[in-house]
Amino acid sequence: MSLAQTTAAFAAQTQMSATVQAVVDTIFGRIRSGEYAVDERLPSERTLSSDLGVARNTVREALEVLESHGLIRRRAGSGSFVNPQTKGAPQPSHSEIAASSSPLDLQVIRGILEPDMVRLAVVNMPPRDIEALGEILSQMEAVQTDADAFVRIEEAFYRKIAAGTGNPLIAGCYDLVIDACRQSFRTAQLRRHLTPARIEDYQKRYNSLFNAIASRDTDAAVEYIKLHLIEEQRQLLHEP
Amino acid sequence: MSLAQTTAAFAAQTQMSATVQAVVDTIFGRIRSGEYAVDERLPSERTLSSDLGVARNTVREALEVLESHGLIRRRAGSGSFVNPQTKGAPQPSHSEIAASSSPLDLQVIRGILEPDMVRLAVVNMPPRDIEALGEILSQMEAVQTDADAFVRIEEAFYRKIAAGTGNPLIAGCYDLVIDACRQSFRTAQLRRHLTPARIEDYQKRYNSLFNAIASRDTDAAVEYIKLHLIEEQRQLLHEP
DNA sequence: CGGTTGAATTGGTTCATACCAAAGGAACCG
DNA sequence: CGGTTCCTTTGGTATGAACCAATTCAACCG
Repeated sequence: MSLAQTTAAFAAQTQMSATVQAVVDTIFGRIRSGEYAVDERLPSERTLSSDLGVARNTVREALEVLESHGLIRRRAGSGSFVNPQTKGAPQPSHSEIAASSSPLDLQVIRGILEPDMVRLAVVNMPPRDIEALGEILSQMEAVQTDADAFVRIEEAFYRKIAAGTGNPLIAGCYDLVIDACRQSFRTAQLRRHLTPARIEDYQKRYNSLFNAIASRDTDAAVEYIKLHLIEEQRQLLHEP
Repeated sequence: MSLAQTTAAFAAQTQMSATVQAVVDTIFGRIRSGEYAVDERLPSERTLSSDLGVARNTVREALEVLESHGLIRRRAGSGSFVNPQTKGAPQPSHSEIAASSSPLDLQVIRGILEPDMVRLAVVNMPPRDIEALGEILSQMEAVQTDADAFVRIEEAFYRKIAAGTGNPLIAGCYDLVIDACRQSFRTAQLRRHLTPARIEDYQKRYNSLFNAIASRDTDAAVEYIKLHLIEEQRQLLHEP
């Protein structure tokens, strides 16, 4: 097919099959280059399908991506049209934000939020919540090989800490981060490298973090979370 | 098919075809009722397809919805599994978060986000966006008495900086902060005290901040935003 | 008993087709 | 000229089939 020569135009932060990605890139490139001008009707799905040599289903998947990003609008019976570039983002949804974030973006915001988040949690977390956090930690330490289970419990662990700050805004921001984490392709890859040894490593670190929180040792807790972040960044850089 | 009797179980926030919605509701109901227990493998897509009397593609669409909402996880070659229910609020909306945040919460998260946000914006903001930011500043400086207009433009100013980081997650988090800011009663009160003199004060500070950003002076920009934050906190404490 | 192999199962992707409903336009009629 | 009708085009939905890749697990072999 004639999709190969497209310059990677539309970053695919979400997992997307190569074929669909290629179609998205092709059409996005034609919009960007002005081949399809603003408010112009682009070729029908059936035409694109035969022109690009892919099935109409595939074309539709690509158009759905472009529509969800606000680049085109579609009207049954009429056609698909190029949208004028919107200036201000009209409140993108959680999943849209998460989908358009790179693993680096993720590490950056985590580096900003997590240290202060932990600091506030140490000070503000009620004893009952610390108990609950310990419960979660126990569940996490019971995991030995099941990477999926570990990641799920890890998520609950972080969420509990975020809630422990007592600041709904921080918890809300961190929800966004967790969503992005879940959708990150690269992060999914990292999970593949969650060997039992690595899981044990994580467990030790989270255990230290929990003990620091439980004993209200702010500085230690912040240090542990910073160390953990640095370690994760190292993995992100040094592994496949 | 046996999909009719499902009680509207799963709110369909996005547009979704009736058939897919019915399958989603059915499976969601079975999870909720415990028919599919936590961590249990639910029937294969092909089995569900024939049991529910719909095509496998349709089942897959439904499963994608459930997966995107975090209710199930899927692994190729293994199967689809029910996720443990996350206890906390099921993704509170922006406005809910904003409504339950105190002015102190607001200042805290701003203190965490804004310095690093400015730092990243100084480094990453493209010249074109800096130009646009200058345009916004000009509009802001044209205001003399209209407090409402000033606050609106101020919001655009911050939003532009957040976008300038190039990090959608930061921009997304900051959207949350701005929403909370808008709804904050106390902040609204403060606006009443936005006298012309005070507006001029703000304009000077934002002008300094902009110049620091435009000349790529990271340290100065961060200092200005910190000063600004401290000043706002002072007002919050010392005024009615 | 431990490791390997290979078939069967499962989700992931693409394709071809059919039919529906909305929109548009041309032909027609008043 | 205005409206109606009817056919065509377009996106929207659903189906069934085929193949791929990851996973599982039982049978097998050393």
